[in-house]
Amino acid sequence: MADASSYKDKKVIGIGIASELTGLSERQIRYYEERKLIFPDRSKGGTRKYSFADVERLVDIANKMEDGMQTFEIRKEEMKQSDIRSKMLRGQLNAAFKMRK
Amino acid sequence: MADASSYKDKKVIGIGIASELTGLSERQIRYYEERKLIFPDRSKGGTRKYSFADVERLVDIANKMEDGMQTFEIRKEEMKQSDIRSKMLRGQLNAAFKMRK
DNA sequence: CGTGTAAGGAATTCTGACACG
DNA sequence: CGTGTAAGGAATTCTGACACG
Repeated sequence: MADASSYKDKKVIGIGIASELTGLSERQIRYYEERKLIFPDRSKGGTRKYSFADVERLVDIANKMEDGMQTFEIRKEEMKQSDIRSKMLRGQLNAAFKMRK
Repeated sequence: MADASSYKDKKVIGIGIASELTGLSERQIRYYEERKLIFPDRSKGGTRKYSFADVERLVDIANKMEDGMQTFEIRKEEMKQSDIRSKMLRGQLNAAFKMRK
């Protein structure tokens, strides 16, 4: 029950297979990581490992890219609501702090 | 619904990860394949790919090996009932055929 | 029988860079 | 900005064999 290690979230897929499953090139997948859209694990040797959830996210990203969305916009949309809230709050605090200066 | 491509049966795991997940050495995993206990897919280049179902089967095999069972015995036990029946039937037919000779 | 290991090679993946746009 | 590609190297995996038992 409290075992979050479902098949879907286990990071066990290499980039080659991830590429096959998504239809994206390895170059694209690595680029989306660079743009903070996807976060694979790394083996000891440094090779990327993805979960099925990651693969689904990649497909989702691919669809948005096709719709002309930029990585910057996708990153915002992909963020959890909680993350957005905390970032907004932080932004407001920063703004308020600067005004006092 | 009729989509049998569940995460559990997708052959996407390399032998290195399979080894980590099962605690078995790569040597052991390859040997069990040689003994017809496990059937991974192969990439174009020839590297083995396992599914989560395969990983579970490997753990099951490992348990039976610990109990002193031999690969020969495990193979018989792992076979589907249908397979066993067809083999038994074939065996009987062969036996009957030989008797006629 | 089941498994470890060294051996040599092939397939896979990695990073940083240049290119185009 | 997003992606292709050639480059050189490192990590991963493969097979067949010898060893022990």
